[in-house]
Amino acid sequence: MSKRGSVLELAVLGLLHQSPMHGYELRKRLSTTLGAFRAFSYGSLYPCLKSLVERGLIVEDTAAADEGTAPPLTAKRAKIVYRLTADGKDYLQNLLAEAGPAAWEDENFGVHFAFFGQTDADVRLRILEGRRSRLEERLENVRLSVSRARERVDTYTLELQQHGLESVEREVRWLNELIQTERNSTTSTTGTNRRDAPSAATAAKNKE
Amino acid sequence: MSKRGSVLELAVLGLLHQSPMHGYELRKRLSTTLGAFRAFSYGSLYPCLKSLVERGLIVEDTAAADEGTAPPLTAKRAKIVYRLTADGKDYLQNLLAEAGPAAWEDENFGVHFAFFGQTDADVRLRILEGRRSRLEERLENVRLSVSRARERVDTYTLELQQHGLESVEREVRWLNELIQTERNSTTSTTGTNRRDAPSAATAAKNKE
DNA sequence: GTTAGCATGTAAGGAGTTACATGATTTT
DNA sequence: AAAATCATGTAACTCCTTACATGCTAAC
Repeated sequence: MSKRGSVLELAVLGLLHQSPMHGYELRKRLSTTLGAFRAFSYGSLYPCLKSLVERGLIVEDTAAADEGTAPPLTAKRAKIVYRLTADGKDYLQNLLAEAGPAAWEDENFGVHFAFFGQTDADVRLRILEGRRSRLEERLENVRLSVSRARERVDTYTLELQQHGLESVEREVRWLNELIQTERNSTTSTTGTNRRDAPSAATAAKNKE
Repeated sequence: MSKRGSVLELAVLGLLHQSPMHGYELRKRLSTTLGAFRAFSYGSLYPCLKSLVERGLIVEDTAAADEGTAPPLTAKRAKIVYRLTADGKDYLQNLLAEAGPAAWEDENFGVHFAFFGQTDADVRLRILEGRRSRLEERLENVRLSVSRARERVDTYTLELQQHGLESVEREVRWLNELIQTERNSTTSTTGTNRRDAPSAATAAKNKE
């Protein structure tokens, strides 16, 4: 139950599900797949792998998928290739089924999105809608405070707020397109037992 | 020397320089000025204030700038209004003079930008250019890996990379405009003792 | 034969969050 | 007088980074 839902774990499990890999390559893939969104250092990656092994979610697999570049006669310390266990796959599915705030907050959304290919269609939709309503909420707050503070702030602060606002608006438009696409492609497939297109924007927690 | 350059400290000092304030309001201002870029909780704000007081950079100022809403007869525990000391102002100037990577990395750039009004013109320019070249570097990496990985990745990963790419491109355009504006407005004012317009874009590859 | 990149790790700690705890003031 | 919001704080914890330490392997 330990609720260890760090982003890194999801990212590692997600990548390993696509194909077994060793740590070094894992890290490169993380950088490119997540692009500008997140980056991780070895100092967090290796301890994470260690912990996943201890919990039986992945295993070290010294007999790699390497095509016989050089048969290991001397059994020299090979690269450690990690592979998901059955438990690991289950656990990954649990993480990917998370459709609440934890999946659409800034730090997590990108990673969850990156593995949408392995995520159920209805979960995908709920995450996209959740993120959108989160952003719209933020938009409203900023707009309010901008109009309230008009004239009182210097140019740079205003410029920053303006740029932030436009960035968020842009992401909302992006989400709209994605949601549209998702809706269109799920109408025919009855694979996932969906009833209707529910509120989805309901659970926006208000903290401010 | 202690290199305590947390973003929060800069933000607090910067806001307090604009006008004395108590913690609660400070936090609200942080949320609105920084908008979508950063948000801080009380759990980090109050310890930060405490530390700043201990280091003599700010002082508690119980006689607030409140217009006589109610003269404090009973000396009841008033809001604690914080104000910059002379040392604090010096320190802030030091932080604002930082024009290296620390000022243009993702987590810091927004905050530094927000206080550009209190920053020297040449430092502003160097930060803007530093950030731009940082982003262009990132752009190149992502473009490379995208073209290398073509066909091998699923739609969502690609979509994410694409969106990230466009976001960064957009910020670069924004920076270009800002840099242009800065250059135009600094040519006449001899206020800050500037020698020449130095390399600045050293590490940046210009394609346009 | 030495630099550069691949590969794996650990120890210390920085920066901030969550959850809790408390009380004052204003609004209803 | 209850509820909301203003206001201040602390302890425990999470997640990740930096800096270090080590060795192998490919290229020049």
